[in-house]
Amino acid sequence: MPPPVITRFAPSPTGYLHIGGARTALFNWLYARRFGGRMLLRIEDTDRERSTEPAIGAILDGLAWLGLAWDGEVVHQFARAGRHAEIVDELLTAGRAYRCYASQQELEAMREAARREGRPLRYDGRWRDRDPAEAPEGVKPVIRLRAPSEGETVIADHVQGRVTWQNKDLDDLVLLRSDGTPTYMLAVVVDDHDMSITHVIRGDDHFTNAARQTQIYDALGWGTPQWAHIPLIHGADGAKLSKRHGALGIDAYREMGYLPVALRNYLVRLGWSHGDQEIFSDAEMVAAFDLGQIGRSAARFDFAKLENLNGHYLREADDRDLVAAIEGLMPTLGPPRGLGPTLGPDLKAKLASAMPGLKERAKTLVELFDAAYFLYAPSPLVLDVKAAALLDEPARLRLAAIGPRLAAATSWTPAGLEATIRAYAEETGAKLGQVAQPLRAALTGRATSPGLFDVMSVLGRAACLARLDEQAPRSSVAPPSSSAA
RNA sequence: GCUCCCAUCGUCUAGUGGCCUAGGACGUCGCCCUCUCACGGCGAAAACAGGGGUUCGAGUCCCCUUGGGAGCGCCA
Repeated sequence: MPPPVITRFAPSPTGYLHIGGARTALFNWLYARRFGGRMLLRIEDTDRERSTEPAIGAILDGLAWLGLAWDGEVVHQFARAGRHAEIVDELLTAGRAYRCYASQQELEAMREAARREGRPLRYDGRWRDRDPAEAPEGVKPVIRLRAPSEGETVIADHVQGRVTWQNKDLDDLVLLRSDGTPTYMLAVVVDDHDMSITHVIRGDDHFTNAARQTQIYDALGWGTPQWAHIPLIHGADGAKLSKRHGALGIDAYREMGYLPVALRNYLVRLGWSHGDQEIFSDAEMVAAFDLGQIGRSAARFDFAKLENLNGHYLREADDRDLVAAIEGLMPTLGPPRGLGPTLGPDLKAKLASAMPGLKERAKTLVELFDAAYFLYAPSPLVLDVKAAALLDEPARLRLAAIGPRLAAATSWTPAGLEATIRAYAEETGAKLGQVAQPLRAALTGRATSPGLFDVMSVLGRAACLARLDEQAPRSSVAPPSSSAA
């Protein structure tokens, strides 16, 4: 029986969780679940200079928000530095590693010369076979792997296939820095081994690393995990996603009003496919996911498609969950709209009852909340341009005529209101649209809104009559002789 | 520069030598539904980067060109 699948997501806490990292996490999560295994989380914080606590927090929060739960305790790589150094000692003793005293300046000069002469930029192995007695005074050495100089290193990758490197093209990488701390290259190998990782699924920017890491595995006499290097995600223009180019933290997607379920669905289809299927529930994803159907070319991030999917899941979502999601966004949503950082009980209730009509039309939670403007608009209601255009004099006169009918309406329900309005339209020979549009404008301040009768029902009689009153015919508030408005 | 990878509609992709006059989805455009906007329905435009092979037959296999990408740190 094969060992249980254990995957890992191993971000470095030098920034937020970006979209590519999120997809890598998703793939690891899916693969582990698909085969009844576990996904571990390891924070690769061996770069003491750049690793930060806030970044770790952002990554954990991002994963939690996305719904990608990891198994077991979070492993902090730097805490294992002792173990890493121990392994390097073994390697040193076995003659599979050596001390290198080359200075930074020497290394830089080496690269410069190579660049000038058009040779590959590699460490030339100058301390590889040199007598340690020649070591310069007072220089702390780094420990390098004594990599094989002949033959080849082959990696069998679930996505990239079988790829071969000539060992002469790979140099002796640093395992331990001069200050005694482990490098990433060493730490990953030791940790993946110690954590019994069976499948390493990561971005293909690590592809060459797989070859170099294989050399470390070989030196240690350990078997390698199985590899799957997934293509990177590019920006909409095809350029690499970077911090100054569209690489947003996952929290930004949350604030733009995307749902985790939509993001998961969008991300799973970026680079992976299952025939013609586009919509996947979590259960379907887990059941269908495998490494074999991951494509080999980079994908571009497309907001239009994400929005479409988000709209789909918005429509499908439970009303209460959506109200809760909006409530969670209020700290950023509220203040710019003249509201507080929370939803008051009254607005919350109105939002809940208007939600069926609202979620049908929105692509993001932000859009949804803006479309709900009529629920929280201050009085007097400000009309936008299109709404104002709808309210010409004939329209205002019509509204004035409808007012009393609404005041007297016996049934303040969508159906009852529709009957009342339709009756008015019929009696006056107007088309429903001629009545409904001005009404919508007066009630919502916009030319578009959820179904008018739902809007009226949620708003309530008093608010509707008040807003209608605000749009009373101009001729009745000002004498015809005065054209001032 | 060196090593490695990639290449089907604008975008995500199906396609594993004949089922392809290349399918789906998003987006775009048109029509229908309709109180607006969405949703939904119907329809349209839209791709095998180029050139050589192999084969009875190539989007699918091989080579070259072109174009993209990744890596080449005492970063991860």
